[in-house]
Amino acid sequence: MPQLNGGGGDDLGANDEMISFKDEGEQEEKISENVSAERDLDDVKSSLVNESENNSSSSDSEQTERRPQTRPDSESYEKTRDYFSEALRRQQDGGIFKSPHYPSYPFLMIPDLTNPYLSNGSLSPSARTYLQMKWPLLDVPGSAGLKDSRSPTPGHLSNKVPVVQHAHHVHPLTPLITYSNEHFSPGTPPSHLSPEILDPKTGIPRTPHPSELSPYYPLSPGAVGSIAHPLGWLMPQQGQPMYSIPPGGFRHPYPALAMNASMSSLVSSRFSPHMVTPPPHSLHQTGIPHPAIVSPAIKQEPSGDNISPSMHARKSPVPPKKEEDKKPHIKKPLNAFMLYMKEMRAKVVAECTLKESAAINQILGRRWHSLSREEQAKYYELARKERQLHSQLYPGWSARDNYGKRKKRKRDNKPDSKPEDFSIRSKKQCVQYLPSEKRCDSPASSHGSMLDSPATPSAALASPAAPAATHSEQAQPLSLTTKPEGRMHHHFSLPGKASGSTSSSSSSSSTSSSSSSSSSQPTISLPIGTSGSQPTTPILTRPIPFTSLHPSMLSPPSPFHQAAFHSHHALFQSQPLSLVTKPTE
DNA sequence: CTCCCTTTGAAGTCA
DNA sequence: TGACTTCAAAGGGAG
Repeated sequence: MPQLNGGGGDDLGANDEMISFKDEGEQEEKISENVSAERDLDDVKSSLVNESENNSSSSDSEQTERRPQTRPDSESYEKTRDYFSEALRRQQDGGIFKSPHYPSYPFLMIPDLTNPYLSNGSLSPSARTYLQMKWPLLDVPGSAGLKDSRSPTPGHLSNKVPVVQHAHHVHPLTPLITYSNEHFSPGTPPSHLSPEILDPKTGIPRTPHPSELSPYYPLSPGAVGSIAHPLGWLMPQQGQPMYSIPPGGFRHPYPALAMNASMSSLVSSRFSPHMVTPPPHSLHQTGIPHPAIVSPAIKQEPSGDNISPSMHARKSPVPPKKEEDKKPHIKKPLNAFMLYMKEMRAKVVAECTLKESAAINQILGRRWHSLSREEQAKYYELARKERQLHSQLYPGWSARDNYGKRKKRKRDNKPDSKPEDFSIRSKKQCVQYLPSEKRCDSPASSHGSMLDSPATPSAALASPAAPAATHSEQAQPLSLTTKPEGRMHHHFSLPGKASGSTSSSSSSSSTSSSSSSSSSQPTISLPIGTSGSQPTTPILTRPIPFTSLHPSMLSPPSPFHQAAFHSHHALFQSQPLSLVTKPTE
């Protein structure tokens, strides 16, 4: 994260955080009800977080690095597997691993061991498992622990275990917390790994360049010879388990976050994630589909024939004619926000009774904006690396490839759209899951993008304060808009690279009555969402039980973010807020 | 069962 | 080049 201008350019902090909130009144009251109830929990969270943070800070990178490079053989694998299985069992039994309402850290996020990009990877909440782990416990060979009892012979992955080894030892947030070039710097190669990796195909030694690789794709296909699937670190090495893991089993939704950084960084540094051009068919040399690869069949038949031929020689040949149809679906790499969502969703969900993703996402969106630049930068960096790795894994892949894969999504109700358009779809209009006063998307949202989302993060972050665009953004009062029709996302949301012209125009028209009152208020460094000014004619066709929301949900997670907030306190100040209603069209 | 909703960001398309 | 569209995750809600 060279771009992170450490400390500098604080003025670029998320200005959207500087929302002048007004008493929410009723909702506030209701929320308060939960406050007391969760206060204790917060304390616990706090302590836990602190502890975890300490652990992560002190032991994450170092400890993991110091960790003996056990090279599990079949035997050790079995042992470790059992060990981990036991851990899992306990967790499932609600034993020591029973996680609190609030998944404090450290916890092992093992929602889905399957490919993060696997469409079927999504699990029902019940299936998602967040293991709260003790560090010692974490020190288990990854694949082993992840393996299901039904897992094929250990020997199969014996040589791959190392890859997975530390994958999940790390603090889930470690990646984000400790994410830095350090991890990727071509430092001391793993003792068990030669600095050079022999290309399985050519046998030519290659010098790894970890710095380029994303933790999410720690393993290089080229290294597959000894390593395995990039996700091997977190998922069963055998293709079978990978897709046949029962919903309740170990599955990893998002390796990167769950297994995280330290691990990812660890892996990348240890395994020299040197990337090689993946096979044309998008399968790793191991035959295991990359996480980003989703076979259409997978969705329906998770355990089926997705398995690579190499893994299952007996696998029945796919009819050539179907080749086209069965073309694996390579998912897009997750962007920074998606990564953030992946990680924080569980927390948000844990903090409230809300289950609707739409509502959760709104909260997450707010929190995203509340993140400090550095924090966001971490995610941007992660996303960047992932994209990089993704591109390396799938050189020929294009986002366009996925176009049309899904059902045609609803079209935004553009201002100019004909009235009929609305009726065409029974889509709910102007749905606001959060009180509109809590909505502050747009311009503000763009701010975050400015951080690093740009292809050249370094540029954006290197001189955060410098960019004219940034300044304009900063100048941009936070606009709180109502959602007159459909999605306004594209209307106001500035792409990361946006020049800000759009926002400027819209912001200039900040005229809503409520906005005036809000804007007039002195800037309050208040966590977003803790309260809000009443917006103009909030449209809430599908109200969310806000009573279930805890203030902390809308504000940066206190424990976790506290540190960040503390250090970046300055970031959250001085941005005048003005509420802007979207001009009627 | 399928799509919608919601969020941000990246990347694609189109004018 | 800018504006717009699509998709990525997620899961409850709705048809």
